Amino acid sequence: MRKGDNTEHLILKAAEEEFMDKGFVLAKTTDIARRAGVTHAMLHYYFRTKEKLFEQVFREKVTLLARSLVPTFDGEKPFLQWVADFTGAHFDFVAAHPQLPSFVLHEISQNECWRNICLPVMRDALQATVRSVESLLSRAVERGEVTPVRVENLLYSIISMNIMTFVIAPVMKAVYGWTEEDLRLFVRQRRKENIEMIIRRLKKQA
Amino acid sequence: MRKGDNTEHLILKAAEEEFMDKGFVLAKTTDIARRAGVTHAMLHYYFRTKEKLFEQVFREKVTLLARSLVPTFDGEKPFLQWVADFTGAHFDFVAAHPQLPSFVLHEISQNECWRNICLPVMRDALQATVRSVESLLSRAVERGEVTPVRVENLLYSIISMNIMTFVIAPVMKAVYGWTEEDLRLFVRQRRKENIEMIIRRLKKQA
DNA sequence: ATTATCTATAGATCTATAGATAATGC
DNA sequence: ATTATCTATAGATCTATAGATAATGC
Repeated sequence: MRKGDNTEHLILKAAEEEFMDKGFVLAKTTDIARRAGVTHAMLHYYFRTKEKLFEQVFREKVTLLARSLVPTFDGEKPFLQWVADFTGAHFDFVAAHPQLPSFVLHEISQNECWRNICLPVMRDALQATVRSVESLLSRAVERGEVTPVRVENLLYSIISMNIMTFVIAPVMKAVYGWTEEDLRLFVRQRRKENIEMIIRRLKKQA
Repeated sequence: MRKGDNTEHLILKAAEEEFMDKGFVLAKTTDIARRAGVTHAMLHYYFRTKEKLFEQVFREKVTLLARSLVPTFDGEKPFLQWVADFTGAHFDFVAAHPQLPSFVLHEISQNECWRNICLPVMRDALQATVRSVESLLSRAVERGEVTPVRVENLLYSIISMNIMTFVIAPVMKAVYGWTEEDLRLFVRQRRKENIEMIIRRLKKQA
């Protein structure tokens, strides 16, 4: 038969969907096999256990999430402009992966094993980000461009408001019976508002 | 025997702990019975099914969460002062129930039945809040005390930052190996910062 | 007669594997 | 000889209930 590579890949993709949809506990290996269009035994042939299959998917998702915290630096913008761009870029990332943060946060809260996989990756990403933003920020403060603030606090605020937008959005959609268009409008509005909040936090006041 | 009322109450309290700890899916009726110190059959005698038992706990939690969104009005403060107090009060509520928002948000994301229980309650609370804050806000805008902003956006920002503080906190604790004291410091700092962010969003700028 | 409790177990659901079979590459 | 696949089923785990028994109130 020798269609091996293909089957393995099909299972992995199906697992990704199933795990993201339902989380580890509610996801069923039988359903993953069904989604992949292969027999259930194949899943265990290639990945041995549900846990090992999940781990592979989970590591990939954690890496993706961690990377989104690390900013890119292109040229020399004014600090306020850079923060606005970073906040917007992070927002767009979460918009493209709206389930990702809740998925990772929920799995690490329920299972020590997944926590141990996730935390070191997150720590490295966070530390790198804190360090690089810190130097930008302190120079901007020295130049008198912005008001002093702890880097960590600035980052938490950005991340919190962006992530929560996509936790709240489906709730609002259901509560008010929004259409997809209403939802898009809400998201666009929140993007602007989140950036506005961050900029106002940094601007010097009278 | 006739210790009836007591047993029922013991089961309910044990269920509350178990469900809050593990969520509906991972919670086991056998473990709830164990926690309550009664035989497993008792649980089904009093509540019939795991779902019905959960529903009772869940309704209570949803009501609690919904109430926290509705502000109280004491006397006539300046609007900025009122917003700062409301944000602080909401923060303190979430601090006293740190698992509550994630618990409710997660359950409604996984089960339509729980969603249908939760959403109407949330809608009523939210609508009442939006209406009452709206009138305060518009008057403050007219008096020139604050910059214009959509009430909904203001509320989402407050709720988002407060809730996320207690989602992020345990992650930070694990990532950096914080002590309980470190954690308390972080929480205190975030409380101040969240209020600061909201106030700066509202203050007029040069 | 009703309410509360216990023991034992049925029934459902999932994960995982054993064992047979077919295809492939050397 | 090895790799990939299938069918069938063992084994574990949980929810739920049947059926017996004991206590209580009228």
